[in-house]
Amino acid sequence: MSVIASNNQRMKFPEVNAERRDFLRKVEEKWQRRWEESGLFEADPDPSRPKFFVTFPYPYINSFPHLGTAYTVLRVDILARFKRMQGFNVLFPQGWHATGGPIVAAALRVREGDEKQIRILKSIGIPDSEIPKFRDPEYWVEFFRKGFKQDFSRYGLSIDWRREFFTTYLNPPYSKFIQWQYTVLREKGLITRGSHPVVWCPKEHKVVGDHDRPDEYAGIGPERVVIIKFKGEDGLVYPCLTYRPETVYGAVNIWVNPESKYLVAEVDGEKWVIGEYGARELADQDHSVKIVGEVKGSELVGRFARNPVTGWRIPVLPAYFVQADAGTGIVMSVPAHAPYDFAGLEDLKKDPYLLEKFGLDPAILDAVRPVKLIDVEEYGGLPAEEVVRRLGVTSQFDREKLEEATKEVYSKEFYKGVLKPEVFGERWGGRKVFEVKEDVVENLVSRGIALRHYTLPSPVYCRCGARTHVKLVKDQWFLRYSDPEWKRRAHECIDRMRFVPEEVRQEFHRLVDWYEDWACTHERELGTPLPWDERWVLESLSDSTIYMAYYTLAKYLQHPEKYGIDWSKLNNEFFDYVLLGKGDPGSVAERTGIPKELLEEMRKEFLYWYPVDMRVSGKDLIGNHLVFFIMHHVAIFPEEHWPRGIGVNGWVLVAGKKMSKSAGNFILLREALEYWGADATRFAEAYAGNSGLDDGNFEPEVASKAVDLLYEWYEFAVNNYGKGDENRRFVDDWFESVLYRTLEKVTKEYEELNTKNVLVEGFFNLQNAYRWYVKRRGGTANKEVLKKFVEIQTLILAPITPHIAEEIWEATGHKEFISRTSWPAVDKSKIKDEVEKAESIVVKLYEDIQEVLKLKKSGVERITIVAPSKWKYGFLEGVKRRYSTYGKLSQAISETIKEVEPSLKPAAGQLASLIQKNPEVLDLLVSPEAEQKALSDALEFLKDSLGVPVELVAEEELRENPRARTTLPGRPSIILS
RNA sequence: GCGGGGGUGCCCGAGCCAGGUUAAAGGGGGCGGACUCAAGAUCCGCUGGCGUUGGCCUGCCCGGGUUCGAAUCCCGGCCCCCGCACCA
Repeated sequence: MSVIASNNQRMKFPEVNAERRDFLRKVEEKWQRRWEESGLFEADPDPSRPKFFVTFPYPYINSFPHLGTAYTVLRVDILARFKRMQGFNVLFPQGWHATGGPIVAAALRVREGDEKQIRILKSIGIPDSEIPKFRDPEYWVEFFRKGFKQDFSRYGLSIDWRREFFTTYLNPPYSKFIQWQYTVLREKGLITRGSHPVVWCPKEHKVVGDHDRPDEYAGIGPERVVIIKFKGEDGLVYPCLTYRPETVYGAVNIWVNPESKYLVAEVDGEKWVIGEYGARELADQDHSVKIVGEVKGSELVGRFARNPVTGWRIPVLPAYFVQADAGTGIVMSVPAHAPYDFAGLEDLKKDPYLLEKFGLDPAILDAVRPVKLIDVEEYGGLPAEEVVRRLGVTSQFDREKLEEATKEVYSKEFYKGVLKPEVFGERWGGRKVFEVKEDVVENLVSRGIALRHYTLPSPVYCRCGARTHVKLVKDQWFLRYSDPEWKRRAHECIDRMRFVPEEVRQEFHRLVDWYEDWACTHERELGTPLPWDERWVLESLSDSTIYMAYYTLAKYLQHPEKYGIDWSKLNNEFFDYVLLGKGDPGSVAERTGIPKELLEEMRKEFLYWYPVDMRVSGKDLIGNHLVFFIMHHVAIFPEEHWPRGIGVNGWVLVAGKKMSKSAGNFILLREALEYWGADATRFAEAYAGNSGLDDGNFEPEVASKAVDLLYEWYEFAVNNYGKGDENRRFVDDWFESVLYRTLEKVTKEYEELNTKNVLVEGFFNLQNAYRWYVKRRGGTANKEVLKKFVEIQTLILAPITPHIAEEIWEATGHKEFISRTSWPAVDKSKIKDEVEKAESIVVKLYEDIQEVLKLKKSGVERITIVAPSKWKYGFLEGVKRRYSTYGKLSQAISETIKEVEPSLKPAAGQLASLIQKNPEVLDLLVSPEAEQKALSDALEFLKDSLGVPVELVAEEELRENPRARTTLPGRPSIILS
């Protein structure tokens, strides 16, 4: 069992044969060492060979890789190994991603002694004594970088480690590369500035990222809302904050919290009543706010204001669910559609004292009646009322249920709700909420009734203790993804690329269209500073776009000890030259101190490897990283360097469920490697699924089983290679045909990265075919055929289970690494349709005899198989030919009968009805010689396996037997006696 | 709601685009047998129902349709998963 301790109960792995597993692991270590020693996967430019450049998106290194990471990266490795065997010069590099907030946030939590964070670290096997080191973000990067590399190596990935690197300023040459990229983008006018909402700490005057706040506030960000201004009869503006501005048409009162304090403030020249929080937030979102006084909520109750769109005179009423310190502190009441509002009104109706205590006459409610604005099929009456009653909401204080109710009504109405024409008129009536919402807002804003605003959906506190709010920062940098010309080039690139599976191509087109400008910088996260404005750091997705180009240079840049490159001298001219071919290498050499020859070598290296041939990724990156990958390539590089292919796969489920710690099926790669070893884990991962958006399924049973399967294959291969006899029989042709046909199929499946199909066709089915072959041959095999089988089977397995394949290859006397051995060519001359068909006649015959014998039960002494007369083959041939042209079987038969010589007509009539009863014989039709050969070759086998003597007799010799006359090509009669 | 992917036998899963060779590959699990002192491993068989000559019936989410023929094509419906953004 795993030595890794876990607080969560992990599933028990199915039992594995430890002896065999240990053998496999020893083999794995041996070959990993040899690969490394020989530099097998270190790929350098070689103009004499075609290149193939594959990449796996660098993982974020805040933990160890798990089976999900392992699933996708294995597909990259399988492709790399397959292509390598096909004769390509394959480059498979790997880097690590450290840019962004989570590592910084996690390190801070460790520093604060956050128990949850520490538990996470312990659960992945970090000893207590090591925990303090994780207070430092840099240690995380270093630690998990090593962990990833170790796991990937032990997994047997064929990576060129000389090109390894990690991101952020911690790696200066990479940082320079990123800065070069952004300089180029800026020069091309693809970077712009604008305002952008952020979570802001008013005390420390800084942006509050996830790492600046206690864990419970993580992930909460600014949300778009609208403030609608209701003019009070007291001359004040009542700013109602809402997520659903369209419902202002049904606002029948205003809510304030009578127990809270409000401010009177001059906002953009108008006098507003507003909560203190709202005033602060407004001031930070481009509004002038001057506080001029204070007012108690209770004083506001009973006043009147005008609904700005309907003109209704509506009262200000007390509600306790309103929070003065959130939003503006004032909300409009739409009791037909908002459960809180409905519940608030109900409370007032039920208990007149709630109004009386503010000196109000409960009759004030008479005019406050819900107005229905939106139709949704599910709700016949008032949606808010129905949901409130169904969920059993008791009062406005029943928060939990009201939240649920609000969520339900909101989402149903937003997506399915249709605006009532009698309220919304021609412009919006009859249309769906989500379609017109923006237009409604636009309209309200342009009429000066409303303003756009950002706020937080719930309070967020900064680490320093201060309450945060949303501020609009003005100098945020954006990538201009909305640029039509940029999009056009991206579409062009997508049109030319290869996608596996093909379905995702359209998805990329759609995504490119949908993208708007992207805020590409953050403050105080790990990353690379913006070159022209260094207080900003490039955000994580934005710095991971064209780094595959960096792999071609990393060999030089990451190894100053070997090439003597001075990082501090790297500049934009350097990258301009090596990546874009701009400028003069001589002057670049002077400026950077890099010899001209070396610069030219680097330029050549880039030109040799680029573009990326295939980037394989999980489907989770389709909507973000992979789009960026395309966008930035088309922006920066000439067309010949645009990406050539993207392969996508689903998640991997473990034992049929999404991997999660609570489900107990969260498995780290290192745990799997320890328990099953690399090859068996790889086998099970490859068997988990094919290309496509469907999720794969890693079954632990398969991994355990794979240990046996691989071990047995090793034993078989080693013990049987070179064994066998010299006899050449019909079944030998058959098995050879199957062998090469399988190879042909498998080659196609590898091209499409359908790894599961590879194993089904290329391993399980082939193994079963071999079993049949041996059985058919009475327990023997032909020496040459057996040799070919061992070789091809091992070669087929090599990309998936390379270690054991190497071991077998060596043990069977091959000198070269199997990893470097040519993928076998399909010998088409060996693929014989007729032979395979003839053998399937035997298979079918065998099964049929068994079935008949089972039913017969009583003693059978002899089985006679009736070989059909020759003319029947000719007849079937005629029928088959005509059937394929006419498409009608009956017509094909009657036409054929006409041609039969008169003496055979009666027999032909009987034959015709047999064909109609058994049309499958048309597909099994082979020449009489082939069928004869197959059947006579099978006699011995039939006799042995059925335990009854079997003879093959020509139809002509059994004229008196009615059953003999019904014998058909492809379906010889069986006579039991 | 929009966009994408799905729903296949005890479980997983191929097939579907290009309809027939499909009672439906392959794997897992289960059951039985051989071997063994025994367990494991391995090998063989069974794993929808009925049937004493290779057959019949039922069957691929549900309901219709096209066709000589549908798991596959068309129409309608139900259900599940993923994405809908400032970020790994």
